[in-house]
Amino acid sequence: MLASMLAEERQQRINEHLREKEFCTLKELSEMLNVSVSTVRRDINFLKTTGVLRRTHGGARLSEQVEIEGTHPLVPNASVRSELKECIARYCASLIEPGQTVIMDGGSTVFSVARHLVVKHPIVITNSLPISNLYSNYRQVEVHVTGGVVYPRLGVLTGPNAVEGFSKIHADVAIMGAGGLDVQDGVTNTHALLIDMQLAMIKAARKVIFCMDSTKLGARSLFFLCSADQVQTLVTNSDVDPVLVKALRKKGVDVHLVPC
Amino acid sequence: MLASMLAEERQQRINEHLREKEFCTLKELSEMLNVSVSTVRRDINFLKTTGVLRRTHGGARLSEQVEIEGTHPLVPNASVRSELKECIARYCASLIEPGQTVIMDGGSTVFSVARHLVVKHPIVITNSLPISNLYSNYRQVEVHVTGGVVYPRLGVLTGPNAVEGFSKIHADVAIMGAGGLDVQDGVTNTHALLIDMQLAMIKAARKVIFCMDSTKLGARSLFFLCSADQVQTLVTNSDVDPVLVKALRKKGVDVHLVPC
DNA sequence: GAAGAATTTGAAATTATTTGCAAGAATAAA
DNA sequence: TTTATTCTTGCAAATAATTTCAAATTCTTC
Repeated sequence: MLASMLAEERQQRINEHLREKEFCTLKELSEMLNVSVSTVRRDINFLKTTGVLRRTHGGARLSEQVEIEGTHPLVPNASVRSELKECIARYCASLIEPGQTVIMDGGSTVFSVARHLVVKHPIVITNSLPISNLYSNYRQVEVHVTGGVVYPRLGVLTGPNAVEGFSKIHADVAIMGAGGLDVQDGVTNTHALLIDMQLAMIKAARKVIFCMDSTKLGARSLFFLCSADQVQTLVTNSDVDPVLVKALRKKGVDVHLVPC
Repeated sequence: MLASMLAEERQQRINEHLREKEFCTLKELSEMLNVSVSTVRRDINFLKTTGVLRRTHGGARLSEQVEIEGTHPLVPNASVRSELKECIARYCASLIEPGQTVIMDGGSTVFSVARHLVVKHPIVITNSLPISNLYSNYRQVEVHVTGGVVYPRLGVLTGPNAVEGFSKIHADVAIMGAGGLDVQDGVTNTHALLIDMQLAMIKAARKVIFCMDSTKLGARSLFFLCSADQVQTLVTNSDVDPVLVKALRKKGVDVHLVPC
C-alpha cells in the first residue's frame, strides 16, 4: 500500500475535492484515496455531522451553506444580509478615511462593508464580481478589477492574473474575510485558490483589516493564510470569548469589538 | 459505463440544461446523461415537485418563475431586449463552434449574443461585467476577465490593464459591437476608452465578427476604430441599404443579412 | 521494545434503494 | 379513425447502505 494516510488528512482531501467538484461518488473517492469504500463512507458520514456536506445515494454533495468565509452565493442580498454582518460591516466602514485606496476580497462580510463604503468615495481594488457590480452604478467610486478566471459559484476572480493584479499595486487598506482565526492556528480560509490571492492583497496593503463574526474566532478552516500576530486589525462582534481577545491582543492584534 | 453520476448531480444538470434551452425532450436528456428515459422521467417528475420545471408530453419546460438570465445585478437597459437585437444575436451565436475561445466586448448586442452562446460551452474572454455575471452561474462556460477600471455606466473594464489582458492571449473569434460603420469612415465608436481595447481584441482574435443593427450602418460615431476593409465579418438585419451592402462586400467584408 | 487494549479498516451478508425494461393505458399527431 | 409516441405500472437486476465481524493498525503501559 502507498503511504498510509491519517483519517483527518483523508477527510480534508475529501472536503477539498468536493469544493472543486461539488459532487462526487464514494467509488471515486475510494480510488483517489486508495482506501476501501467502507472507509470513505465512514468519513463522509462523519463530515456530514460537521455540516460541510450532504449525503446522497452513492456519494456526497457540497453543502450549500458552505460559503467561502463565506463568499456570498452570487445573490448577495437576501439571507446573507444578516444583522450581525451588517453591524460589523458598518463599523468596519467607519474605519476608512475618505478617498483612501482600499483592497477588498470576495467574502460576504466584506461585501457588506462595500455597501457602506460608497460615501467615502474610495478607490477600490477587488477581485470580487459582486463588489464590482455594486459600484458600477456609482460614479463616486473608482473600481479597479483584477483580471482572472471566474470561480463559478463564488463570483471571485482567481488564478495567476488575479494574483498579479494585486502584486502590481499599493493600497492604504485591505479589508478581508476568512474562514477562521485562532491564536495557535492563525488565519485560515476555505479555498486553496484564495490563499495566494489574499497573500498578495496583504502584501499590497499598508494596513490589513480582517472582518469576521465571532463564530469564526477560535475556529479553523482547511488552508493556512498567516499567523495570528500578522493580523493588524480585527473587527468582530462583542460576543467573543474574552480569553481569546486577550490572547490576540497580547499578540499585537488591534481587536475592535462591535456591540451588536 | 462512463463515470457514473449521482442522482442529484443529474438533476442539477437537467436544471442547468433547461435554463439554457428552456425546453427539452426526455430522449435528449437521456442521451446527454447516459441514462435510460425511465430514469430521466423519474428525475423530471421529482424536479416538477420542487417547482423548477413544468412537465409536457415527452419533455420538460422551464418554469416561468425561474428567470432564465439568473440574477445579475447589472441588467443592461431595456433596449437590449429588442426583438431586432435578439434576432441578430441568435444568428451571430450560430456562427460559433462549440468549445471555441471567444472574445466579447461590452456592447449591448454582444451581450445578447452571450446569452445565446451558453450552449456552445465556449471559453470566454471579456472585459464586460454583465457578461461575467451572466456566465458566473454556468459552470460550463469558462470566463476569463481582463483586469481594468470599471467604466461606470457601461460596466466595462477599461484602461491599460484591460488592454494588456487582451494582448497576452489568442482567441478563435472576437465578437464586437460599434457605434457606426460606413464605407468611407470605417468603424467608429462612441467612447475613446473603448478604442484601444477593441484594437487589442482585434489583434488577439483570428476572426472578428461585428454585430450591429442596421441603424448603425452608414452612421459614424466620434472615434475611429478601423477602416471598413479591415472588417472580416458583419452580422446585421436585412433592413439595410443594398447599396451599402454592395459597397461593403466590394471591400471584402463578409456581410451576413439576418431576416428579422 | 513487547503485550495487550482500543481503534480503525476492509470485507461479507443482509437489507434498502435505484435503475432499466416491458406490457398495457393514455395522449398527441396524422 | 389509425398510428406513433409517451406515460404508468410492476418487476427483476444492479447498485448502494447498514450491520456485523475479523484482521490490521495504532496507542498504552509496562
